[in-house]
Amino acid sequence: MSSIDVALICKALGDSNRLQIVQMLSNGEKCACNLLEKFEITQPTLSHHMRILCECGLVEVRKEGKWSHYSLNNETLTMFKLFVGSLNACKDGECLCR
Amino acid sequence: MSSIDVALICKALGDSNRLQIVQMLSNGEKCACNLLEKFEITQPTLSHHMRILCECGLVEVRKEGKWSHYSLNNETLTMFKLFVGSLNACKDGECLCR
DNA sequence: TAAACATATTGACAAGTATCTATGTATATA
DNA sequence: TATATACATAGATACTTGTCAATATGTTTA
Repeated sequence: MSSIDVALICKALGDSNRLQIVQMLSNGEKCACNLLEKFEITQPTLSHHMRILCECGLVEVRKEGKWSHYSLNNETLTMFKLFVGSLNACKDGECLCR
Repeated sequence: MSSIDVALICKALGDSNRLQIVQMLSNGEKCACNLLEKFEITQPTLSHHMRILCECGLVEVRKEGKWSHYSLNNETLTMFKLFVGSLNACKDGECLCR
């Protein structure tokens, strides 16, 4: 329903820590403390990265008590996949795709 | 053959000018002067953006006389699509994908 | 209620970036 | 050969960003 800003998503994925976070979330929901122990960054830095991932719509948070559980947003991810999938590198007359 | 740096590609696509350039190249090869007239940026700035797009492997250049013709690199784009396509937002037990 | 825990916010700072003007280089044309 | 054209490079600058230490907020537990 909400329109997505592809450049904002790409910018969010343009940091290698955030890209790794997204790959981890691709395997399922993770809580912040779980993510934190996988990276050599401080807790405020992780919080900063999670905010950027949430603000572009790619990640959503489920709060449960004092824990924050993060996961990928299916709708945003689907639209992002559609955008990337629509890009085409085939030159006229030499397309190998079909 | 060459391995790609997904974060570097995403960073390159994280600028809205460069994202638009890539969309234009998705419709086929364009020369720099052709691209330049579509944006409100100076020629050195365009040159800077094209360099970043080339350095991440997403764009390649074909020089012909005094013209530079830019196009998307099929191999890099294909690998990038595979990466993005492999991301999964489905939660355990509530996956709607299959 | 006090202490411990999980996470967010604030403020600072070094590093990176997008942009410009000025200039250089290479090619085509008069 | 001189001039015009297409693009790249260098240097400067304002802005953004990734990171941390310090602190705040909210929740659970003793």
